[in-house]
Amino acid sequence: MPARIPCSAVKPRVIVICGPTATGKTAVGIELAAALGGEIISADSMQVYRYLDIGTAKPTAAELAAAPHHLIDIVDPDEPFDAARYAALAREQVRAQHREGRVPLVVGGTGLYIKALLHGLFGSEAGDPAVRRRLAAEAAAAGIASLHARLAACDPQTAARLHPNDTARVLRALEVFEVTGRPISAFHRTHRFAEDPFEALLIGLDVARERLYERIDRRVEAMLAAGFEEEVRGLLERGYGPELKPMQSIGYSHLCAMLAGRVDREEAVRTLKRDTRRFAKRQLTWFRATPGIIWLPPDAAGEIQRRCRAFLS
RNA sequence: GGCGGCAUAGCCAAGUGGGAAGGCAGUGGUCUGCAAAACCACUAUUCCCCGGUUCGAAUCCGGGUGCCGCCU
Repeated sequence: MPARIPCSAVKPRVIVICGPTATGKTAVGIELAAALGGEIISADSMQVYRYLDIGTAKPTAAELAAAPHHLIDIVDPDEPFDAARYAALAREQVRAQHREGRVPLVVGGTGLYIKALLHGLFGSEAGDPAVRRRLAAEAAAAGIASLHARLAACDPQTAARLHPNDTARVLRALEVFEVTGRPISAFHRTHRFAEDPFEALLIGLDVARERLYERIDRRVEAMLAAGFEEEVRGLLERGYGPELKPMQSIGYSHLCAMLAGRVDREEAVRTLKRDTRRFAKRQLTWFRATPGIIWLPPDAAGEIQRRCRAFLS
């Protein structure tokens, strides 16, 4: 007689649909949600913001109606949001769906968010916006080199690992040290992304580079035709300025520059397309390095469903 | 047909006798609380072709080919 595994010991199963931008993740997710009886948990660092719709390629009203979506439109553009908060919310959502017998479908292209959801981040209290602001001001005044030197004194291991120009990470490492009194390398050593609360099937949508770039160019044109510029103007009029994080993202920053008269339309569109292509390339680099991803073409609906069903049974 | 100019990476382009600048585009990578962010690295065994001069030629000379302009 095989021993029965108690329900509480079974890890919730999660299906993740990832890959670079413009590969058709949204459509695949909706299809799967219908086929498998699941709900979509977005893994997109920009679609969490309200009012940023066209430029983030947020699912349309029709798409949102076709399947339940979570973690879209959950914060205002001027609210802070980060990977830790995402992971907490997304885990909650996965567990809720698991309890109710639905299939959690994580769909999105933000690699760090997916990693944080699946494997956690170290120390939930290791951060302080005030310290962060002060360090950023110091870096702006004294130069990042001096802060890198300071890091070398308190955390030589991390200083050696980080390039002196990598302002964001040098600041973060110093912030952690100031707030906790421990070097970030010590946290990394004990954490190591060892959390593993879910059983995950990772499917990456694979589109040939050349075709992907064509799709990106076409999608940018479509966004502009759909009123992207109006959307950005509206955000600015509402008081959401170009200094906000989401307004510095791809597309929003380009159109802000154009509306401010710093670049002409042609240049804005050219760099917007280019920077989207570069973004897709970086996503590809991230996901290529993620172990366990099964790469399938987005139009292989049958094969994708087969894999999911096999995973769930 | 004649005269002149130009041929250097996917594109633009500097270089006029001795290590092939730079920009754009592209490629690979890093990533533990801003990640659509931030950061790093790479990208012409060779300068249109053939021959010559020279210790040495992208650079000078001759011929060829192609493109552009002007003239008849």
